[in-house]
Amino acid sequence: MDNLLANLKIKVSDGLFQIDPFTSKLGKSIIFHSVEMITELGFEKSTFKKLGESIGSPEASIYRYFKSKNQLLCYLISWYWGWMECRLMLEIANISCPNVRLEKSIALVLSNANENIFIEDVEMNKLHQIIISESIKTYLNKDVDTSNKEGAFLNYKQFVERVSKIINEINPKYKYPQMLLTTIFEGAHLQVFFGEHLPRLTNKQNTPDYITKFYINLALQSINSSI
Amino acid sequence: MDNLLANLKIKVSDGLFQIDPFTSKLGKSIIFHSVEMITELGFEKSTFKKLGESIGSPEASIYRYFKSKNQLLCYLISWYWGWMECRLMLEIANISCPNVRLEKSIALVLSNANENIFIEDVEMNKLHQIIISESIKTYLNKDVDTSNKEGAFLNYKQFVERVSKIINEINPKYKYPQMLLTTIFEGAHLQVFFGEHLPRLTNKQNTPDYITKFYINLALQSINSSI
DNA sequence: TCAAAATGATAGTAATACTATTATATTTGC
DNA sequence: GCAAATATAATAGTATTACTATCATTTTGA
Repeated sequence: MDNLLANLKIKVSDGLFQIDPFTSKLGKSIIFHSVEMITELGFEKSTFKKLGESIGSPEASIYRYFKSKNQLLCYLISWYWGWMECRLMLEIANISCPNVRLEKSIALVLSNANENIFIEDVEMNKLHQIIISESIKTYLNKDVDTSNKEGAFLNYKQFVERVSKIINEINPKYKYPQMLLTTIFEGAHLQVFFGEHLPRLTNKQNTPDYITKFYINLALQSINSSI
Repeated sequence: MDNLLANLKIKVSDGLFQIDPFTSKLGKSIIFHSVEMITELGFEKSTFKKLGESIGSPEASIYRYFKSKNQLLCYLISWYWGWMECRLMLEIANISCPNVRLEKSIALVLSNANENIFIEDVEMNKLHQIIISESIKTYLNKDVDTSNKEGAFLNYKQFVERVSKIINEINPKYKYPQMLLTTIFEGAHLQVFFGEHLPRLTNKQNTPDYITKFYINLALQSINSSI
């Protein structure tokens, strides 16, 4: 599957960069090293200066690609969800049963922990870690409406939209597909984090897929029991 | 109820302050004005300098109470959950049916939007807004284990713990009470935010309590259908 | 009332998040 | 293959942030 996606250009809103990073060597290097840096240091402690040092380019060059650290984070996260949408399409293609398609969609959101796929040299595992710990910071701030207009959340919205259509196939009268899905996706990411750092806020199990199973059950119960 | 709680000192771990702010006028002023400031500017744009200006005290004086902006945020959030635990105890006292107690617990987490209670001059409405937009930032970072040791999340954990006991009264075999509850509490806060800023990620309704109802249903279905 | 503690006033530092300028490569269109 | 356009490097500079330090002054409580 990596090969299939290797030929695919993931679309990201052009409000999320100054120069498309995948059009140059330096741009690609910024993406690669920023994923490494943010995974290692976290978003708050990451700086363009440090990034410049690991790339071997001056800070100022990075600013030509991304106007701020925030824009870079928005780019990475949007790129991730663009990729996830591609994976989703492949994952659920030719599966007729909507329940199975929904289960596969939910499982997909947590799947990156178990695999190790590289896209454009980026270890998607690490990007997944960034999604878990940092993605919420792109919208939980006072600039959310501006970021939204720049298209920061389009790919995520589309992903949610696609899965919510599956829910409405299962139960056309279900009124809260988006609400259910964002609860599940954000919740799933959070439970991974709690499992590692705040175990009293979750119920960690030995099986690797307990979170996936929990949320699949939660979804199906809610969707089917609704009037 | 305000009166009852007015006589109550909310306990916050002593790792979350340098000097207990409620022991002095300046300390109380820091709490009051920081809630105003963070509500208005958001956490990222808030600074101790600005806070000092609105209090009429130098920055350095604030540092005697809180060693950092982060510690102050942790304090506020812990204080909020300490208060919520008090409210919870009052809310569910003398109610024998655990289902009703659970429903009231979930409703409580979203209740602050509709009321306007003042504790120690702090508009708890505004603190609730801070919980929605900022609380996640206290743990989704690389210093989470240190903050955890300082007791930053104790009050939240206790709140979750109390409600999870209600779940186990309803169904003693239910294996994921903490997971379900943090999914619901964090999810509920997020849906409020999405309703205001990213409507495509939720399913906003005209009724004021649609989020509460959604999560109460979700909880009861999951708890009761579980083996 | 006197000592201790808290606060104010002021200064200073390293780092951050940028912007600006000019020189040097590199690419590209012809 | 070469000039023009473009991208990058090198360097400098700014306002702000997140603190720390010092010392004078005020408040307080035994």
